[in-house]
This record gives sequence, structure tokens and C-alpha cells, in this order.
Amino acid sequence: MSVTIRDVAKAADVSATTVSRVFNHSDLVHSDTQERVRNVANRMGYRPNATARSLSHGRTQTVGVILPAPHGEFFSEIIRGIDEVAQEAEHYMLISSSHYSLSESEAALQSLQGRVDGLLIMTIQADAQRGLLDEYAIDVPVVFMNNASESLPYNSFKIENRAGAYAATQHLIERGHRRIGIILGPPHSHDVRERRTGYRAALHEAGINPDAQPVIEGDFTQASGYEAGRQLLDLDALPDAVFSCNDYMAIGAMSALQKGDVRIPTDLAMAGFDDIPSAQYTTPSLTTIRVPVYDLGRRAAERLFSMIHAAEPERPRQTVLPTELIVRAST
Amino acid sequence: MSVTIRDVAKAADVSATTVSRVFNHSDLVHSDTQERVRNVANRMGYRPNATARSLSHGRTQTVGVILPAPHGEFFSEIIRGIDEVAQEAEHYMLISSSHYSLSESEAALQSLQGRVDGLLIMTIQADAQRGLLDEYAIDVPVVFMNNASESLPYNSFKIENRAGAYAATQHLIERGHRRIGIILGPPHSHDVRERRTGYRAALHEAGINPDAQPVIEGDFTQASGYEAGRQLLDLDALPDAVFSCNDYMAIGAMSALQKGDVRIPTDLAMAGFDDIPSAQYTTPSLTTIRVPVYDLGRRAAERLFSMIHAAEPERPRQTVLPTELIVRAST
DNA sequence: CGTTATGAGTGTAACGATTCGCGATGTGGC
DNA sequence: GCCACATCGCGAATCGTTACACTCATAACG
Repeated sequence: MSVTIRDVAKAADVSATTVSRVFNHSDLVHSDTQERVRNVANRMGYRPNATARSLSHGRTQTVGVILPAPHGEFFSEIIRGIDEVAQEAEHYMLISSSHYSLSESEAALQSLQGRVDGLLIMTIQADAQRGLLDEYAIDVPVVFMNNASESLPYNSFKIENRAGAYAATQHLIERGHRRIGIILGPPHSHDVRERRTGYRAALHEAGINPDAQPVIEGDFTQASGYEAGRQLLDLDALPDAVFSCNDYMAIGAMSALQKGDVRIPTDLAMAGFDDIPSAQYTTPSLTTIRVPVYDLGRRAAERLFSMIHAAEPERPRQTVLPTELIVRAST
Repeated sequence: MSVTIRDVAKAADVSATTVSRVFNHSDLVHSDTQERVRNVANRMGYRPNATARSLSHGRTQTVGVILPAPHGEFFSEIIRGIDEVAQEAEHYMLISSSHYSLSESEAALQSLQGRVDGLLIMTIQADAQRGLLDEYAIDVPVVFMNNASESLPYNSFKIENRAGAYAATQHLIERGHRRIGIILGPPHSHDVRERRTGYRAALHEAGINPDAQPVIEGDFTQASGYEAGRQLLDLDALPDAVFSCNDYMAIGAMSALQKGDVRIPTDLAMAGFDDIPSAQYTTPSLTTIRVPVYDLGRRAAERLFSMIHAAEPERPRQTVLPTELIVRAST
């Protein structure tokens, strides 16, 4: 086996406690002793056992992250934000993906419990959060990275889906478009529902009948966006513009449309949602609604660490993340 | 505090041993008792403490993943591959990013030791692997996700960088291009060096002087590719074609060039490397060298678990991942 | 000189689970 | 009536570390 604290203690002719102190509260031990212990430890290749350490003082130096998926630029940016903060706080990231499934996400919540100091979670269905923490007796701090029902005493972040989609659609209307289609995301997604609502509200307000517009289903992937683009091409008449519920699908759709000789934005204007990094490098660059994705990761993580370090439990807060219309060349 | 195994034992009127047996070697306890214990455990919300369990039988159910960065479609796909396998094996992923720094990556290697059952690592400099595992007395299985020096007894995967870059460049030459620039990645990257070598070899073989071609530096990001594109526009004469050391930079460069009214592929042909998911959805779609990125993650993880479960230490193998030229519309 | 502080270090009991050896039952078969 | 077997309890050890309550010397002080 590997070398333990007692081996070092014996070799350095001190007690295990002293060795432990050297590595933790080094101010409590004489500098000579300290040096001797460190030398011996290095020579023997001693590495404190993280697991034992965790068991002993109840901290794992790890935060759990539950996301619908571990890949793609959206989640990727969230992870980057969390990673940044976690490294500063000397914590590790335990990433678990729920594959857009509610049950998997609850399973992860349960089984991560006990191996992390706190949890960052993004669910697909907001209503699924109802009583979740009580139900599974979660006793570590939890921050939801998407909107919890406001009545729940959970920390959460809320993306302004409705307002964003409204702004995007309104922008398309202002550009003179009347026939404006939509590409939807996964049907159970709360974000998608809210975005659709915003889209419909804008149309309605402009005297355009939302129910007369082309609606195409997608699943947030580029591939599904591409497929959506092909479906648009098959329509009797192309819409003037399309609002896509996320950027990835918008990019996929633009690709299909352009292959079908549709010029963007001349023949059809396209707007997306999220403002993922790639959105500004498409041709034409993509008009979209900026969501501070990286910030979401950062701030959620910061909140979590603040809770972890707090002596008193803090009052849960629901933070709203503002969205912003970014007009680029696709509209 | 949370409910322990002894609490459950007391409530179910059995011994702690029995409760432990129920959750581990359930065949040793009567089915009636088992059911009773499970019911009580559920009712009380008992979750075995993962940390204590790990300490006890020396397994953490966790694998460590060290990558240059946790985001972007390339690393993202690797993570997806690993995640898939890890979930099957009921293991968690502890992700640590080295920010393209050698020292950070070694620090991660050290500090992850003891909290994981195995490690998957991707370094930027292959020579940095020399003796790494011995030096830090790593005693868990390790798989390198990029090429280790062949002489080292490490498990590793090797991307055919040279052959890939060679094929891409040759393809550009076959298309009739003579002036073929290159966009480089981070200077210390082993992959970049090999890709550049392949590029130069192809040029040389076709009687084209590699030293007379435009060389632009990048750092693998879309932003740096965009900047590279602008630099190309500033040249006295545009090259006929450009080979970019990865797709992200190719995408950025295309964006800048197209904004400068350069038509692709008519005025300039562009080839990338990696075949990240987005590569097929650009306009024009990107000719590139496919690297089985997702498979890399999968196979590295599979290898790792095979080592973790193996009774005898296995003989290290170096696996070569073949690359493939994917011709699309950008050339 | 006796009393207190203070610094340096020790011993031991947790932390929560697993595991082992053994022993104590009870049951059924022959 | 005896034996094998299944089921379960009990105590103790183990995993490696940290926290708590001490001891022991030396210095400082009035």
C-alpha cells in the first residue's frame, strides 16, 4: 500500500498528529520540526489520502454539476464558468449528465449526495424541482441553474426566456417580416415553452396570427436544425423569417437553407437564442439573444461557494439573468 | 447530521452488519429481512456515505479527467465519450482543466491521486509525459489520450496528425492550388508540430517551397482564427488555399474572409482539422480531417476501466487513431 | 519562589462504513 | 437425535485522517 501519515510520523519520530498539523495548521508546530517532517514526507513520497481526509472533517473539496448533457457549446460554457470559480476555491468538479431525462437527473442528485460539498443543477423541467430537495433529504447546498418556481425556497437563476424571445421576434417584425416561423426545442423543456410564449406574444401584439406560422420541431442539436431547414425548403412558401429556439439549431437550419440556395438574410432572416461562441462566426453571422452563459456558470458557482462557506444558512435568492438582442448579419 | 447505517440498524431492529450486507452482498440475508431493512432505509432517507465506503474498500467510483480546457467542441466530444462509458460503469467524472499549462496539469495529476480509481489525461506536450507517473508515484491506472513517446510504458492513443495534415494539404494541391498558407495553433502543442510537419512534407513533395507560404499563428480558438483571417486579408496577395490546424480556427478565418468579400472556395479554399460537429454546418461546409474524437474518449475510458478491473496489470498499448479526409464544400 | 501563560507535542477517540471470525439460533432431513 | 445449512448478531479491527483534551517543559511575572 501507499505510505500513510503514521509511517511518516514514525520515520520523523513525531506523532501522527504533528504530521497532520504540518499539512493543515502549520502554525501550530515549530519550524524545525516542520521542516524535518516535510523532508521525511517528501522522501517517502507521502501524499495525504483525500478520502480519509474527507471522511474525517466532512468536506470533499468537490462540487457536483448536473447538466442535461456534458457537451455542446452551451453546457460547455457553463462548465467553463464553474471550472474557473471551482479552481479558485480549490474544489473539483464532479460532472454528471442526465441525458435530458428527469429520472436520471434525480438519480444523480441522490447518488452525488455524500460525495460533494454542494450541487449545481440544471433541470429541463422547472416544475420538477418542486420539493425535490426535501424529498431526497439533500443536506448540502444546492443552486439551480435554471428557473425554479418562484414559490420554492431554492437558490436559482432565471434566464429571461420570454423577454428574449419577444425581443428577437419583435426585431424580425421591425425588419418588415410578416411570416415568421419557429423552430422548437425538446417538447418538455421549460425554456422552450417560455421562448415560444414570448415569440407568440410578439406576433400577436403586431397583429400577426401566431397559429398561421410554420412550426418545426427540433431537439436543440445542429442536426435537428439542419433537418428543420430541409423541412422549411419543402414548404409551399418559405417564411420571411425564422426564430430558432437556440443557436445550434439556427446554425443547422441556415446550413440546410443555404444549400437549398436560399440567401440569408435576403430571402429569409434567421434569429437564434443563447449567443454561443460560434454564433458570431457563421456566415452570415447570427442575430441572436445573448444569454450570459459563462456568467451563469460563474455566478451559480460563486453563490454555491458562498453558501458552502457560510456559517448561517443564507436566504435563498432567485436571480434573473437579463438577455440582450445582438443584431448581426443574419437579419 | 444525516442518517447512518447504525440508525437504520436500530430502527429495523437488526445489526449494522446486516444492513451493510443488504446493500452489498444481499444474497447473505433473508429476503424478508432484506425487504424490511430496505423499507426502513428508504423511509429514513438513508444513503450510504460514499466517502466512508470509499475509504473502507479503497474504491472511489470516480475517474479523473485532465484536459487542457473543459470547453469547446473538441474537448466537449471527448468528455461525451468518457461520460458514456463512465455511466455504464457506474463511475463519476472528476474533471480538471490545465488551461494548456504543463505545471497545472502536473498539479492536477498529483492532487487527483487518491480521489480517483483511474486517470485519463491529455497533455499538450508529449515529451512532458516522460517519467511523469514514476515521478509522482501514481499508483492508479492512467491512460494518456494523446501520443506518449513510444518508448514509454504508458497506455496512450495517438492521433495520426502527420498523415492527416499531409492528406489535407495534398488534397489542396490536387485541387490545383500552389500558394497554400497555414494557420498554426499554440506553439508548444505537439499536435500542431506534427500537423505542420505533414503540411510541409506534402508541399515539399509537390515541389512547392513550404518556406514561401504564409504562416499565421493562432491558439485553436475561433477568435484567433478570425484574427488570422484578417491578417490574410491584409496580405499583398491572398493565398489560393489555407490549411488550418483545427476546425475552430478555420471557421473563424472563413468568417473574417467572407466578411472581406472573399468567396470560399472560389477565391480561397479552406481545410481544417478535427471534424468537430460544427464543421459540417458552416457555409460552405468545411473540408477537414476527421479525428474520431468521441471514440477517443470512449476507447480511452474503456481501456481505463479494463485496467481498473483487471487483476493483473496489463501490458501498456499505444493505439493509433486513424484520420480520414472529409471533402466538403470549402475546397 | 510560587503561580500562570504559552509553546510544542502527544494520545485517543471519532468519522461511517466494511469485513472477519465466531458464535447463536432455528430449520429440515435422515 | 444428530448434523448440515441458512440466517443473523456481536465485537473488534481497519481504512487514513483530523479534532479534542491533555501533558510537559520553559519562560514571565509580581
